[in-house]
Amino acid sequence: MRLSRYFMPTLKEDPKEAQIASHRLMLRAGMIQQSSAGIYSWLPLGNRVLKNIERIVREEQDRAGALEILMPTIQPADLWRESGRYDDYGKEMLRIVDRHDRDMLYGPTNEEQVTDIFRSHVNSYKDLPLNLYHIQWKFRDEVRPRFGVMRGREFLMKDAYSFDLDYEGAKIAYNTMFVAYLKTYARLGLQAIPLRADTGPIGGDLSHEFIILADTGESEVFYHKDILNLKTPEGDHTPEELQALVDEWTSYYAAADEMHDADNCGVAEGDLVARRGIEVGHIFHFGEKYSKAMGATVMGPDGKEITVSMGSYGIGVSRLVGGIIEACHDEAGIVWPEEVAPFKVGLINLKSGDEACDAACEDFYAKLQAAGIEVLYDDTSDRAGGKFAKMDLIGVPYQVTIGPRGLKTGVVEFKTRKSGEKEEITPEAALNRLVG
RNA sequence: CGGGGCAUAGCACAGCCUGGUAGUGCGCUCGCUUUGGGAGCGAGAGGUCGCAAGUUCGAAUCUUGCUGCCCCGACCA
Repeated sequence: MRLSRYFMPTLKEDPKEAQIASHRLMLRAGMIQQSSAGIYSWLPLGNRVLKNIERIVREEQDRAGALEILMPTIQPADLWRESGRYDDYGKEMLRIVDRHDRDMLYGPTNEEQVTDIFRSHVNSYKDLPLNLYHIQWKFRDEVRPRFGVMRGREFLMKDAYSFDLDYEGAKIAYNTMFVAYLKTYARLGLQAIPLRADTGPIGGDLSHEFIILADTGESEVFYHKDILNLKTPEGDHTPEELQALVDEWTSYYAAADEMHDADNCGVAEGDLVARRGIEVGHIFHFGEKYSKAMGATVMGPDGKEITVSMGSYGIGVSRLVGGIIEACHDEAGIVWPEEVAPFKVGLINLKSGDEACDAACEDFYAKLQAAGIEVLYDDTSDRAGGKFAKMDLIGVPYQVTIGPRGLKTGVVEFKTRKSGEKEEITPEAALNRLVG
């Protein structure tokens, strides 16, 4: 992409409404534009990151055997009356009346909708287990939206729903998602920690929050330091292996402040770490809560009706954009993990209009494109300083700078954003690093 | 939902107290000079001062009401 043809309205100064780093940087990098409190438009740069995260989440869900569907944003109130949540949910639910005076709502989540799909089409134990997911916009009318996309009212979320014959089956579904989440966050370049979560009035022992560490996180977390040394699982797993993995990851103490019991946590003082975290996922086994209320049953092998056992598994996709920035930024701007970066390479032409510079940049640009590398080529006539600052701000992992001075000796500058390391190497060497 | 704050050019702000024809910096356009880490000089464009009433000869400025946004807390993917 040529910057001269791109739409990336960056700001040199901080907008005053943005207080925390991710919000400030997203606005400055021209990733988003606020529409109203907690509601944002995604501009090209932000949209690319959002799609990258979405893609990784999707791939890991698919690999875990979940099936992608797409449910509507607007749901009929009647479904929610069946589960009893229409009255329970309160003002966070955005309620809408259509022209025929029917009560509708903008979905804050989709348990009722997916249970309705299930009961309409699944009738036999032979069709289980089943896990359906979608990646769709949700709306929760937060009293006080804040922190940019991290606590918006409209947000993009992956939510999966599992259906099983019994608790044992549901536990396998739960463990499958647990492990898939570990893999997903690792691919996003994040160190995620599963916390035992409060299951609330539903009870049960199967609920975990996944948090990422960031100094600006909204809640305090306490964990055994060794949990950060655990290796992310790879490949496929039998149910027994899944259980062993979950047991291993949950054997270390990890809890949010409201669940933390300083006196009885059983962790030596020197091993206990207290930091702040951002919740980026939540998995939940809730059994028959919705299936019972809404009549989601299948016929068992013995001819008796079985009420299915369910769980739900969420990942805040749009929240992750902000969350990743909170975890990955410095004074100069964003430092994207490579997998989610909007572009892998920023190519800087230090002197647009100079014949040799233009030719060298065009050649380099064409070769990167031919190799399928996503590159943002700053071909504008801006000054050098501005170009460097902009690339630092938007956080592309690698910068290649081509200018008259280097060309005389046949070198370009290769900068790694994360370390800040700069090297003078030949264009061929730079190309090999990026393509290899 | 309790408490607090803000609203003036695309962005950040001054002007308001003490009413009298709208300012600064950045950004944008044009010219010249510059050119290796957000340049300099010059010339421009751009604003019904959030909205509505009121006071006044006259309101960005004073009064009242409304709306929007932000922050702290309670609450949450």
